[in-house]
Amino acid sequence: MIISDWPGAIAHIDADCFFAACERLRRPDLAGRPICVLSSQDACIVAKTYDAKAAGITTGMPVWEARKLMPQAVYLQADFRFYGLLSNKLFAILRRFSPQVEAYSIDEGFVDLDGLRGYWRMGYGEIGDAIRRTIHQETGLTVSVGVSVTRTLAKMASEANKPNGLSVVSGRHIAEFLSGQATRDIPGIGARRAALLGKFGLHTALEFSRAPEAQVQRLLGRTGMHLWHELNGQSLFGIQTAPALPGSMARTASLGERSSDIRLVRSHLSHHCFRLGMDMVARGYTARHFSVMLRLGNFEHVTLAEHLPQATQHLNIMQRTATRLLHGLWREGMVVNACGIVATQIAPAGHAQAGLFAPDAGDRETADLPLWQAMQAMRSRFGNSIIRPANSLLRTAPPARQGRRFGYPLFVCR
DNA sequence: TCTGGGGTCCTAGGACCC
DNA sequence: TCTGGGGTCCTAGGACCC
Repeated sequence: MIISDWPGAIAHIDADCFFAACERLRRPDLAGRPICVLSSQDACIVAKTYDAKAAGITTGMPVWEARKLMPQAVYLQADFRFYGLLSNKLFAILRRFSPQVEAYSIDEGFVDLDGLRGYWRMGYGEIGDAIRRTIHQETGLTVSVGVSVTRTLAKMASEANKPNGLSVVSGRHIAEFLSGQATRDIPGIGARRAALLGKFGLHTALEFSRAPEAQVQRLLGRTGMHLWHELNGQSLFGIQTAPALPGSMARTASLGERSSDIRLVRSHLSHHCFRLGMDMVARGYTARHFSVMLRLGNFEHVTLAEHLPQATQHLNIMQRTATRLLHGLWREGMVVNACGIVATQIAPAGHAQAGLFAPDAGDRETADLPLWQAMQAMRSRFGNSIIRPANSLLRTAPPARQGRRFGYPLFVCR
């Protein structure tokens, strides 16, 4: 297939080991030392500098294991608020180069450069390099930039030259570029799909892109066809500038132990409901469908879901729903090591509360909203642990400190 | 590798309807 | 009482991503 050099132009910008780089900016005294950033419960590694990676530390690795590999590294608590501020700066710079910017994750974005060569009086590759240099000058972060004709190719290009790199793959250079990439390097093809492709003799991204359409369809279905077109220079996914309504919102976490005590699990679940509810209030969302997940000792997951008569962001309704679902799932002798709640059918809060089925619930929802908002304001000002539901205390306190059970959750301030 | 948390998209299969 | 076809909606689970 022959395509023109620039049927479109998309840049993918990816910050290099973002969380660790943020910490390095904030702590110049740590210059030259490997840095590992930890998950909220200090359980595992969520980011690391390149030297830590070279020592064998991987994302998701338990902390004790990383310390064994690299005792001299600095282990820091993650500070997502700080990372968010730097992320905002980064995206503000991208928007100066093009109004069409998609925030793909906290440290990755796509920029539509199509047709902007004249405006910037530069080639697409040069614009990409200007983005890279500007971000470094203004934030101190290094990023890797890939410029190509589709999203998938741009993302592969940035990944291929890290850190602080630029790669440009125009239409006429696609085949040459893909011949040096494994199928596993295609975003959307993980270990399983790569293994499947390998059985059919497809090892490089170029071989995949030249496989017959019918075979790709059989092997990887619609996902495969999307990737196949994108690798062949046909852009299927544009730049999505406005964040879409989330399909689901979840709060889950491991217990940190195994437990057969439903009261303990309920306490964790209550905490997760609270975190989810606060986030929904902060973002102005309601949900109509809730599901509770338990992860059992053998790592099997069980879930139970419930459809509410109307959408809600009411903490008490969510708490009661979660408790009902937990009791529905619970079996005598069950061993649980994680639990969580997932909300789906998300909608913007607002006028739609007036209840067709339960007018009273609608009224109460509106009446209690200022309370939830005040609690969320406290959390954003003083930290998330400033206030929590009393029935989640068993997580952190011995049973002796539990009060009697109230039908209506009580909140406790730090 | 005995294991984090928050998401997305796709597919298969069941329930239900005409 | 061995026997239709087609459509939609919902759910669970797989695979993948950061």
